[in-house]
Amino acid sequence: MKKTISQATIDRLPLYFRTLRLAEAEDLPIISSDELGRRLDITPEQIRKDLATFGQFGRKGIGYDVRELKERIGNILGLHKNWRLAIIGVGHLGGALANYVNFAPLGFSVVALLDINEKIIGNEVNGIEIEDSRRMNEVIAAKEVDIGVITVPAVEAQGVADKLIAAGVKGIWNFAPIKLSVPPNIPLVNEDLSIGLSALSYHMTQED
Amino acid sequence: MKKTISQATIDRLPLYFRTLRLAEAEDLPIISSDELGRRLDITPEQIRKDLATFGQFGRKGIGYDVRELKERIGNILGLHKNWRLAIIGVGHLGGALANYVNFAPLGFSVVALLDINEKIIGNEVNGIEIEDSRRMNEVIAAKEVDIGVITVPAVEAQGVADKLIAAGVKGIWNFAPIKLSVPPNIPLVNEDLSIGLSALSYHMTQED
DNA sequence: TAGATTGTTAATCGATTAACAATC
DNA sequence: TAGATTGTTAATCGATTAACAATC
Repeated sequence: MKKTISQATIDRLPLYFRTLRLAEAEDLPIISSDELGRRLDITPEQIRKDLATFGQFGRKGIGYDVRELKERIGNILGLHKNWRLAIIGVGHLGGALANYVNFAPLGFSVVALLDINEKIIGNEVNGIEIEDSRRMNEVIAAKEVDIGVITVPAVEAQGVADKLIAAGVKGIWNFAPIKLSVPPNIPLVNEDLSIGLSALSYHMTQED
Repeated sequence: MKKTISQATIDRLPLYFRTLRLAEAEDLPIISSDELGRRLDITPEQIRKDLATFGQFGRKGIGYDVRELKERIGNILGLHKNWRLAIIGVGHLGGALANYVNFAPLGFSVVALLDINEKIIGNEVNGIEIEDSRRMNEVIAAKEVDIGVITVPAVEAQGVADKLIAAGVKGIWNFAPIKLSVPPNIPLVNEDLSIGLSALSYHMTQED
């Protein structure tokens, strides 16, 4: 009976959330779909349609309570849950993510770093010790990790995914440029940098 | 008269390209839409439809010549052009991108690093000297930069974008979590990490 | 009351999927 | 020839846009 929510809608909710957070910081009490749309280059109709998927949030003739709408979108996205992340593969990208400051306001904390390279095991990054990825099970359990972040080379990514799932993570955020196979009950999001960059190249090529 | 190509199609082309590159490395001479689809979890019909947008690439009853199709998709995407990148903001993320090894096979080279922090100006990252972002115009011109990569904090991103465009870059790859305004002839691609992570949180929340 | 703005239904648009003739 | 597979047209599905009644 639960209606399926489109991925396009889900992908816009974080934008609404962020803009509401900024509006809250400006002490703006109320915002209209018009103003929200103006700040994001999204039509107000689209915003109202997206929100309608989840219920009623505003007041006719008035607009949306900034604080309340932010709160409710945050709850829909599960941002109140304080998810715990482990980063597997502490190379340049993994290290950058371990230091990424934009996770905290969304309720994500990096609690573990794992790598297979013995030369860096024991080092600290942003105050977190790099542990041996051969101790995956133990670390994931002890640190109560919810989400595995894969930043290993593509050839190793599927193996890491399998081990993460066996160790009990509930979701995977994959930066390795490869298609991963995971069970249907484990949400997987791919962050493929080469898509965006190639799309940019495409548009620049057409522009010429 | 030129038909508009959907962004969804453009975003799949890099996946086809990558898979063809791997198939080429396996010395596979011919590939069917079926096999390509199997490797990417995309239906063969979708692949044939995407390719049909750009012309005819295969042979009926046979399949696609791996090398040729790879070449032609690369040309459509503009990956043969050897784009030159400048990274603005050499923090953790900018530094990771300066070291990112997956750019080279796609025809992108990082040729300049710029930062405003005098403490790191003059340092080298991956063999590239960090230069003063106040010398933007000069550096962009001298290094013949095509693409500006924005990895500065959100509040500075619009100013950096404006300066990059004034300096003559032809496209912008933005990692700052903010909506940028750019002229319509400057392609802009946003890489917003919080969208993917929030979407993962959403799906994990529904899974419970 | 008049003006503003939501929530929702209907219309349109676009993308995906299905089907199949063409042909290697 | 029979089997395989593309390229393309038609059907379906889903998302966006438009319109407007409800109401603050």
